[in-house]
Amino acid sequence: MKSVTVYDIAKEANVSVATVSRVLNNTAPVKKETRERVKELIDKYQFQPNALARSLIKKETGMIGIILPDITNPFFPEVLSGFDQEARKKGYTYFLCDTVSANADDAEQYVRESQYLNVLAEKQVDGIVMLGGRIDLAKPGKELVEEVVDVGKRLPVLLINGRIPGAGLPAVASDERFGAELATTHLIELGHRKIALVGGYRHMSNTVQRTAGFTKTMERYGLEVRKEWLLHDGFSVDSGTAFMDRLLRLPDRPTAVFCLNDLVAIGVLKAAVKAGLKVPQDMSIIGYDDIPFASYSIPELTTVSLRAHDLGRTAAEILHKMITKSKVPKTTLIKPELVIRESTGAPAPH
Amino acid sequence: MKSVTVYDIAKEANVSVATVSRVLNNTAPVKKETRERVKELIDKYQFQPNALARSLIKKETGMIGIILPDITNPFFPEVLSGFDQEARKKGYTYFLCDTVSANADDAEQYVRESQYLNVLAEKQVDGIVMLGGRIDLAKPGKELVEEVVDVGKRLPVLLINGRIPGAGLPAVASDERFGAELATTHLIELGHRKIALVGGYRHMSNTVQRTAGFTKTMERYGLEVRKEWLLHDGFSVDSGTAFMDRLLRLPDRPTAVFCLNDLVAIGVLKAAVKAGLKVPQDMSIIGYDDIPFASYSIPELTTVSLRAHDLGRTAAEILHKMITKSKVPKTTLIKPELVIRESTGAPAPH
DNA sequence: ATGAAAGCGCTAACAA
DNA sequence: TTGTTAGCGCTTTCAT
Repeated sequence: MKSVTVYDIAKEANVSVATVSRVLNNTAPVKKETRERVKELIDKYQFQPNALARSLIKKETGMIGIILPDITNPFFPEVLSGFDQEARKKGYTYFLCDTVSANADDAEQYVRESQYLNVLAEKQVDGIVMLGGRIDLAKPGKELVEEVVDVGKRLPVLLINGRIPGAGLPAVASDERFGAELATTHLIELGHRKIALVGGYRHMSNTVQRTAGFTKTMERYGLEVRKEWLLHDGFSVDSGTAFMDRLLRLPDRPTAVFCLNDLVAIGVLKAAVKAGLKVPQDMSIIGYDDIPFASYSIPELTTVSLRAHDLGRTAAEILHKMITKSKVPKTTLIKPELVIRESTGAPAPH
Repeated sequence: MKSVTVYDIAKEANVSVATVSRVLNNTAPVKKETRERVKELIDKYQFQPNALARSLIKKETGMIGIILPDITNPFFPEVLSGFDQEARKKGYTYFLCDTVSANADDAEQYVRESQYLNVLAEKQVDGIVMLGGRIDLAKPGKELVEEVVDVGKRLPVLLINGRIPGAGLPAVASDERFGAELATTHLIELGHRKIALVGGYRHMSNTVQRTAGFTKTMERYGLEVRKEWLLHDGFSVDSGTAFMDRLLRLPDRPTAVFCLNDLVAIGVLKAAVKAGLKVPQDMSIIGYDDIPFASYSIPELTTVSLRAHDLGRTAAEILHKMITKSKVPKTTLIKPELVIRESTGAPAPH
């Protein structure tokens, strides 16, 4: 079934396509009478202008691409909801580009990112926001960087919580060191002296930054950062239980553990409970991210909120400015917040 | 900065645009030598063909729209990941259209759905899949139905877990009654006789179907369905704790509660623990959906898996068939599965 | 206030 | 094997 076009409307209304276009876009005065005639036809045929044709000439599509690693990781929907809220308000529609790979193969993930970067450019999106993946790397490879920089030259590209060394790409980022300081200070002020840090990946910049914030704070208070209490390479629940099991087997245990994300904290919590420990009486646990589940667990998780929603919302705001060629700050920092719930408390006196 | 077009490539390669198009799409034989010359230029300029122009003439965009209520509800990312996997394999990119409204206003949500339906049609998506929202209604209003039916006439529209009465729109759906039977039977076989059903909304078809499955099973076993143990109107964690608080105040308490989704089950669990009950010894709790959190809680939640990932994957498969004009079944039913974990057990003998 | 006509960047007959 | 040309459906000068 053929779809109706401006020509069909124009012909039946005895006007030119230009006029139809004018009433469609309110782009020039049209005689009231003619306008109504045209509007009636539009209604009658449920005419929907072809956005492709329009975009082809106007050089703007109202489409955005958002590239992220894995929508089933509860952190991302939170960011997305903020992004959605603002983007919708500005009239954008967006492609969700999930780069997760079945076998958790990083290389494959980067390939996906590259593919999406291309597809999005071909589809003529007005802008792209990236989060996770290669931009989380502490030191990304040469080609990975170059690709993004190249795309960034052709259209607005904004980074959330990541960076591409050398490229002048604008970014919205969480103040990672500050967040880690928040968590560490909280534990210390509660009276903890023996604090473990678990989770994250050493090749990821968030991990190195949070670890730095932790270490710095410990040192500031003259506390020792013990090698055997520093367990990296894992962001999942399972890795969390594994970390805790390791910690539990140690002759000298920490009294508190700072987990580099909430998923790990959940795993740590599960392992602690299974081992018969009471949280927070026997062991304090603090997470990072403040995913929704953090407030669902028993006990509810104390954590550091990344303010994911704000991150997303801000990103949409800034990307819009980039698209409309307004000036934007190189980096917009979002301050994390400490969210004290039930999983942290004073250490048991002994 | 002007982008390069087929003309630029053609001119510099001393060929016609047709030839460039041919090497781009492998749509006709091109002399090896010419092909390479063209390819080199494409590479040199990092030429990316304009998908808008291509789609305008080919009448296919490789774009799909997916309309859903709220990406922060953990059920949807799960569906989406399955959908993504299959859609990507087939070469589609998709718009994520979240219709959540800040103030949880249903009417506003339906307005959003309508807007997206229009926008997607204008953007010439190859197909649309809807889940949640109006299609979850037990009896949706006339205009809500009509709109979808109209769009369905113009392009492929597929429903996940919902229906539009009267419209012959294909659907992929979970067998809700079966799922409820699964849960109820599990509880009964464990020895429970006094079972509560909480959660859901009476105006939603999933709720009426699950409730029907529950009631039918209870009757089959000659068990009584008590009015005061039937608590509806809520799908959130908070509503779950409220439901449980109500139940706990009753002189005659149930020994098990069947929650119409996992979020409610989490709330119920929290309230039970807070009240000093041991789960499952003092109270069995079973959820519905099997969101990731279900296996994170302590104790881990027994639940009914909707097989969200499969739902999404199947939807993408079927939508693709619709787009390519293959025959598709009117309704594809996905059988839920019982997932036994730790929150259900035999009732305490008294 | 309105119309004619020239594209936007690409594909696909149709010729050669 | 390659080129010419006519659109796809719309917006937008430039006339009138």
